[in-house]
Amino acid sequence: MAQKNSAKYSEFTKSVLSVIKTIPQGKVATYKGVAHAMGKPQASRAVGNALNKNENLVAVPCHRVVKSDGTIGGYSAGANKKIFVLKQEGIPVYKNKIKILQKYLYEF
DNA sequence: ACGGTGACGCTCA
DNA sequence: TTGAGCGCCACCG
Repeated sequence: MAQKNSAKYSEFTKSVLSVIKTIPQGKVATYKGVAHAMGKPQASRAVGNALNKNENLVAVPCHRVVKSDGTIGGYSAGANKKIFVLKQEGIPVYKNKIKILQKYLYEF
């Protein structure tokens, strides 16, 4: 709740943002996947927390990160917006959910 | 330093 | 298959 002043992030947060910047367009990643890629497969919740206070909403394609079950999850600018962008990038979205296929899933 | 919160994940009913 | 519960980590005041 509430975030830090300015764009000052912790090492963990910066790592999360850094990893997400790697996700190419037209592909998606799961919170779990990101956490696992950082060596902290149990920190999936923390990953979401990091994205939540993310200010680089434009620089970081955080909209390409979804839940492990395919649910869209949340989005600082609005979940509906997130869905829209995903569709825009060629990701089939159905009722706030997407089909996580290997072709859409980005592997770190 | 502590407790509460949250863009999650997994298991059980 | 869907919903509820418990556990996980990191950040904020």
